[in-house]
Amino acid sequence: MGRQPCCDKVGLKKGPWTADEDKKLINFILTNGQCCWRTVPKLAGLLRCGKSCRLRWTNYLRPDLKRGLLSEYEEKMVIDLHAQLGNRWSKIASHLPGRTDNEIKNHWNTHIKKKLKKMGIDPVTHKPLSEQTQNPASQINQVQIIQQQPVTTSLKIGHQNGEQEKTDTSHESSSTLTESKEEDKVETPTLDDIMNSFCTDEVPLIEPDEILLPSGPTPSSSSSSSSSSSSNSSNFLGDLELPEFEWACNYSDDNKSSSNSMGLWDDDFMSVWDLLLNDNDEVDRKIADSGSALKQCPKMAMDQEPWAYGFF
DNA sequence: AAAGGCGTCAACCGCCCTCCA
DNA sequence: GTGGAGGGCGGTTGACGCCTT
Repeated sequence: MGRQPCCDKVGLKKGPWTADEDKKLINFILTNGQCCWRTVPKLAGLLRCGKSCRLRWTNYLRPDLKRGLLSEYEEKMVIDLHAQLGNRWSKIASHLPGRTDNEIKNHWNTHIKKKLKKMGIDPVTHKPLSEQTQNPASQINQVQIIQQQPVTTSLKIGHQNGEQEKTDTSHESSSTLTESKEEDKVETPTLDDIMNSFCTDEVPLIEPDEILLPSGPTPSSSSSSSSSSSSNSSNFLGDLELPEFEWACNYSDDNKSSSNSMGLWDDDFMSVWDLLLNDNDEVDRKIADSGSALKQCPKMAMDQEPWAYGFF
């Protein structure tokens, strides 16, 4: 009541965003902050739906985004979180600072799914494929057993989730809702929980040399272009290459805190953004002069938003 | 070298929940 | 209390680039 519709979608532009549109959106949000997306396109001079602006900002323009391929460590976290949470990409993303749900979802569908299948693991249930094909009923029995027992670990919830997706694509079934409520009660896993749970109970068929270890170089080339090759599994933030940010949260923090505490608008960031808004050539020069961190960036991404890399 | 296939990912769609008038 | 808008979320699509034949 009393509110205007988000947009009438008449005469609105769709499709890929242009650099000019990006600039307008960034400029507007820098000036006005994030509020009332409905009014953003009008005030920013964009022929876009407010929703489209929000998506563009959250998935692409946000300064705290960490772009490039997921590191192996991040991948492992995604896999394990997916085992616990199912396709709740936003929740998964909340555990991976600088990553968006869309990015993780895409990465899951394009990379991780294949990897898991290749390893003989069902990406939905996180169970060995052979076990399921041989005795599909055992999966159901397992779920029933789990449902009868009090939930004590997040991993059990994950299995339950996986089964839910396998048997019922609707995420809004009653059991899912119940499970969703229970999930909130369950303590968020710590990093140790993740590390201890990954590739152990979940993937018994994996050969040791197939396990993606967080440390050391890996012969696998499937993620060779990953933005960061992990070198020390104990240094979680280091693996995530987030030296510029002071994360107030750690992995075990509540979901909500993941992206709220970063120093988004520090002086360096603002100066770079100012360059973006005022002088693209200057940005190009800065990139050319920048160190190795920028050189690691995928070319495509560099071409699209050079300022978004390295500086943030 | 060209054409078709495949992989990737940004963006859109539509549903749902929450909040507000 | 009710209805509608705002925003979040997951699924899907389509464009584009790379690879293979």
